[in-house]
Amino acid sequence: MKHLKRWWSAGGGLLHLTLLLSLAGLRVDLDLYLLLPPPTLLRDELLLQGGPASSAYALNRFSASGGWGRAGQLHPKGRELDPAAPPEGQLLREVRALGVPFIPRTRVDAWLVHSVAAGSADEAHGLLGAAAASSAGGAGTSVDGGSQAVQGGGGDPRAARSGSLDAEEEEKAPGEPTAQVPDAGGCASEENEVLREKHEAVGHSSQREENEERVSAQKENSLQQNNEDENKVAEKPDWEAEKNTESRNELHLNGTDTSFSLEDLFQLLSSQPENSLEGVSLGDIPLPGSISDGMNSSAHHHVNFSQAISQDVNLHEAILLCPNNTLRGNPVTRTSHSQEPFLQLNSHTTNPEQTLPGTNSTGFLSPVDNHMRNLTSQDLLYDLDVNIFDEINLMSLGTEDDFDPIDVSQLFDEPDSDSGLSLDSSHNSTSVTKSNSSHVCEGATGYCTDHESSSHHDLEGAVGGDYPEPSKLCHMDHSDSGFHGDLTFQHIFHNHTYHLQPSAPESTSEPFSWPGRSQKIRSRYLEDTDRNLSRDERRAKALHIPFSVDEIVGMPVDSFNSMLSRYYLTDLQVSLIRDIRRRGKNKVAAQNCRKRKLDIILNLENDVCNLQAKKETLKRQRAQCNKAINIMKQKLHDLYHDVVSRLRDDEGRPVNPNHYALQCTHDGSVLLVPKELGASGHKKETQKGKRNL
DNA sequence: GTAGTCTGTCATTAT
DNA sequence: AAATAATGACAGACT
Repeated sequence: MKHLKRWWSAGGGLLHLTLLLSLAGLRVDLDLYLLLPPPTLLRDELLLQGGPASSAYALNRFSASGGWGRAGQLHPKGRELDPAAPPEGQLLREVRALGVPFIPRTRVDAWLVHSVAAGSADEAHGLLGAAAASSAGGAGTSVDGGSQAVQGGGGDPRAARSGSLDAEEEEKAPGEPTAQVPDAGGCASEENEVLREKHEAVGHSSQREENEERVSAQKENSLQQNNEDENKVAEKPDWEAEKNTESRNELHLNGTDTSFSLEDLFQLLSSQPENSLEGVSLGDIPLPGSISDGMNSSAHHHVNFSQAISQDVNLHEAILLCPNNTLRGNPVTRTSHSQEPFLQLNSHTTNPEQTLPGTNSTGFLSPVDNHMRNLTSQDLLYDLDVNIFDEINLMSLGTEDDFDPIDVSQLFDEPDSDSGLSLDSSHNSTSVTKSNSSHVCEGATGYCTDHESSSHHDLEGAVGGDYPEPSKLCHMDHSDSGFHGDLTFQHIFHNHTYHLQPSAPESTSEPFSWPGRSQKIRSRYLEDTDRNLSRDERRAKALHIPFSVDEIVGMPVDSFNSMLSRYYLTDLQVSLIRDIRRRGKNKVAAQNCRKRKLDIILNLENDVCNLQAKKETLKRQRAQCNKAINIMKQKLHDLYHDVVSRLRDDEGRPVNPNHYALQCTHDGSVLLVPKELGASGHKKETQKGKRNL
């Protein structure tokens, strides 16, 4: 606290931010302390005062001991941990003994402390960028150059990172000392020269083994001096401070392969002149001049956390403590060295002394921390997204008894599961993924001020599957792994976008939503839907014809012609529309034709049945008539014989019916005539018969 | 595998 | 003459 008081008295400020992150249903509260440096306090002065810089030394030692890293493990950058580092418990005690105002409990905290307290902003950015580029299997996004590449206006990100220090570091062989001498405020003094010489002598790879023990002893001595008398810190060999820089590098490179999440935060909070904090108006809060220089160039700056971190990151509390200074933008005096925020990330517990349950005697290394180290040993965690989410969730869940990191990892491994980041992670999740730092960059360069909305729209456009060009989103160097970062960005962005803002056409076209269904099932459904579409419908969809097939086929010819003339349609579209209309009408006509044909057939069949029935009826009637006729004939025959048998000829004999027949005349008289006479004698016999009758 | 049915489409003719 | 309807013929999918 002594350092903090000095810091405070020097005009520094303390920015306390409490972040609430909702990740896959898991809530993570982060208390973030940003120690804002006083305007006149330069980095080297801080180093000499034994402030955060000296504490960073211990932190470096701690990291080198494998406290939060993996002892002996080669960082992607190829650097090895210091094998001579003291035990982690001892190192932690040293850290605490140094009076570090904020006790790191996680690797992320350690990274913040080391990177911010001991180095300038440029250095920190460079280190961050280098580590980011090398970490996560190339998934990192170089945060460094946030004030350089970004200011370049978003050209080639690789070209924009020319000013970054990580590029230089990458060119150096593993183990080669990074002779980064503070260059701000005329600090390149003779002492620095001596320091550099000592540093090179100590840190050079060829001599490193020989000097290792001596360096370690000197470190211990310096540490003891710090503990004994803080005023003697200034007498501490300068090369140790420089060594701190180197160790800081190693800390970052070796111990924190998942520190990317805070890199963006760091950049966001410390280096972006145009940044804005959503919900935190720095312009409304008095800040030291240096802070205003470091963070903002105008009186009103809003760090847009929604862009930088996540939509789910609710900045529900932001308290800026500052003694007397007011925020004044001064772009001219803004230097990278004026940006030395001191950050601490705690897992919801604001009390640094309050340790996690189950912590050991040091109060730092809990089983959860050990488990975290085990997790970081997995290659899987080199992935940025998984890394940061795991990191945060593990930190947050470390206090819970039923905490199961594997389950947490599975949450993010599950492709269909929502990581909890809202879609607006488009403006967000910078703290989570490096790719999102693009927004920070935009905000830093001032693009975000006026184009924030447009950028927002671009991101929203990605909701529909059209991802904006990476160059539009990120004007920042993504280092060698920029492509991977883009992919990561798209992945996350897509997921969240999809979850939060389903595209309207899809939502309206689909009969139901897909809240719990997987993308695979959904895509299968869409494929089936497309498969169910007719050929013309698919063609119309392919040519983006703004009419439905039903409309094209069903509308009257006048409306159809007016439609073709009213809309600007290509020849191909017009041809397809006409073909669709022709085929559609022909299809209907064919259907009607077949239906009509079928109806005709059915009617003919009915007619056949009816005619057959009528035929049968007529047959029956005919039979009945014939039968009646026969009956009448029989009766007539009987009557004839009866009449003839009663007739007598002239001699009085019975008339033979076979030889005579009866004939009726016109006047109604009946004649008996012989049959042989036939018709010739018909009249004569009739008259004779009359006479006879 | 085959036959029958359904459907869409094309070509042609009729309206 | 153009648009449409009607219809025979054909082919593919399906039963």
